[in-house]
Amino acid sequence: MAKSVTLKDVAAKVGVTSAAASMALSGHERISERTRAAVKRAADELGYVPSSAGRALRSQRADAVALIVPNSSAHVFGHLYFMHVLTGMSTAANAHDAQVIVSTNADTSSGDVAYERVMRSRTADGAIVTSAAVDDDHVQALVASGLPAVLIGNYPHLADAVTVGIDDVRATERLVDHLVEVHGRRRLVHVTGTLDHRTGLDRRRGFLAAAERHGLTDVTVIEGDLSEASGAAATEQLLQASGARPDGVVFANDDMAVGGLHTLRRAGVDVPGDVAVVGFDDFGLARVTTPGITTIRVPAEEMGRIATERLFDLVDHRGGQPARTELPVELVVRASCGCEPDAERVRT
Amino acid sequence: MAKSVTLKDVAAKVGVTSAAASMALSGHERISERTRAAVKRAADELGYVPSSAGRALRSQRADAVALIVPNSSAHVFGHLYFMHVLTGMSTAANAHDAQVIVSTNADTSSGDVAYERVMRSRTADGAIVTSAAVDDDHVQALVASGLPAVLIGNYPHLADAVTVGIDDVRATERLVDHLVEVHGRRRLVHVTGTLDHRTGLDRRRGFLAAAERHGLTDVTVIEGDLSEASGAAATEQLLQASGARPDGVVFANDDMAVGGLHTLRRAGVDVPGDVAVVGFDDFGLARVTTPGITTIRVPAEEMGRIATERLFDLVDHRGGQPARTELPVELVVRASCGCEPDAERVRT
DNA sequence: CTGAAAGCGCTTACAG
DNA sequence: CTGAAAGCGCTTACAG
Repeated sequence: MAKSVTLKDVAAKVGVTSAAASMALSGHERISERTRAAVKRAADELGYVPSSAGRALRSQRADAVALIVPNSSAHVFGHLYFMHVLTGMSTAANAHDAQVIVSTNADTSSGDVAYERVMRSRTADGAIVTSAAVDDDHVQALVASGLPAVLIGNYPHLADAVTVGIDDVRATERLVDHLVEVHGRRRLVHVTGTLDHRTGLDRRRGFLAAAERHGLTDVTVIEGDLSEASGAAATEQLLQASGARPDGVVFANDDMAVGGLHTLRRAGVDVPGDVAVVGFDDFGLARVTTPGITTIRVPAEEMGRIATERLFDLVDHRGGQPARTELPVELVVRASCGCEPDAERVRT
Repeated sequence: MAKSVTLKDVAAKVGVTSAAASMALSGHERISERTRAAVKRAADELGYVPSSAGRALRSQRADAVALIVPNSSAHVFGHLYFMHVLTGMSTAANAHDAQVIVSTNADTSSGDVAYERVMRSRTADGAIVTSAAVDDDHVQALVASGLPAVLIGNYPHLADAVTVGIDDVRATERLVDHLVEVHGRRRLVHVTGTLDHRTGLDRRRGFLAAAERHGLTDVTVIEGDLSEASGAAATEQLLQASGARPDGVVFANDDMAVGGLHTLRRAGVDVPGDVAVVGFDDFGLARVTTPGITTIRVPAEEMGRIATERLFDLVDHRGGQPARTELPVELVVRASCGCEPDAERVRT
């Protein structure tokens, strides 16, 4: 393997000290235009690229940000979600000439948590934490440690945290409003997300609040875990139940809605004719099913981008930023709620 | 922000030199058991974590691997693909206590390519490059530079490259074989992927080879770009065409198959009754459509994992590894080809 | 104005 | 056997 080119090599080629070469490359005014040009040319010719380790050690800055993926969430939240967040992060990180590190907890067993190591080792200047469980003490510890971190989601119990998220309560209410007001559905079911995550709790709260506001009396809540299988299982349970069949199901995410949709279809239930179905997320699945699933579009990429910008504010000690950034969501209307097929509409 | 704890702090607390503390923590035998224990305790108490920059600079090793995502591919290949690869990489990297860096080209305009910078700056010890275009000179340069790199895909023109991939030709042949032999389809269409990528060329080659082998005479090839929209457009074109309608369409990926499926449905064409549809990838979409899409399952996660293991072989100078690793794929039979619904079967 | 030392944090090769 | 210097590559504060 080719020995890597250092500043010393560049300096030697031009006949200056490496200190001078460093200043020349950074455009320091004390270096003459002539020398500056010579050094830059030599650097180009030799293919010099600064060592990130050398620079990081000297400047006490890694020029990298980390995306922390708690092990629990890998299964719970989908691939598509993380990729959207990662895309947004990359956009912001590129603009700051910073690298993006993806840090997954190796395993739960070792109490040794990815968060802390990444941060304390200064591999990254700061971290984005997403989809952490409500009772995740490590997140709390991270926030308390004062290391730069931005949380994606809603963490009302962490007063000091800088967070970027959406209003899950209000968004879920909008789904219920749509089913009740536009489609006259009144026997609604909610299949929840994981209830150790704030999104799960908030979406349930939104469902119940809207149901009460509309005076719905025939309302059921079934606990799910965000997986397609749990959506199918919950739906199976509904089909078995005695009493009047519900005329609408509000799934806490699209994956479960897909499972529910397929289960209903297999049982010969017409969607949306007999039962309307709505989901949450719109990361990709909801558009491709038949019927397409009416859902809330979560701006995951934008969340990743904005969270990363907030993170750089923290790293660079730019104060005056709001602790909480709440992004608007869109109601995406497709056919599964009873709206016309082929007429996808978006409402902000 | 809390000042970070260095080895010197740990050493001072115990009353030894930082050199001794370093050896104690690495379990060097020249340090007495007593001192070793004392240092470890002190490190724990202070929350010491080694500085990655210090260690990297000294050991000339970043303990990190990079996933290179050429800007062109971000659109072309799906989010799901990259996430699968990333998941596999993380598994392998975690086992080696290495970080994973995701490097996206900021933009094409600057000829300055992500590959080189990441590698030459020693931010990462090696790189995984995936889904590069056939004529991407930078990949060629990277391989030629001798820096550790593993390519995912098939690069027959790069003799020196270490690659991990599947046999796209053979896999596509299996799809055609299935349509012809099991379902008696003979008027087949192929909608290609991007033809500046090897996968696109190979899948087309497989389609044509199988068609010829079966003596099919009514065969059409339409160029696509892997997007759902291009699948829809190609299908639209088929519907407009005069002459006998095809009875089977082999899409080069699932995204296009989804687009095709919806277009056929909207035109009132029965799938699979009138036209059988098959895709390629099985990263998530093919399972949720109605009918489910028969496809080839590409083991993207395993590709990411194995590529990363090969990469560590390279970084650690472990020779004797094959230059090419070819993974088997599965034919996943769903309803879109005419097989029974609800009877998903996998054939290796 | 400019030359070159100091030091970021680490680990190993060397001197004693 | 053990103490402590040297040096990885970089940049800035300091000495001249």
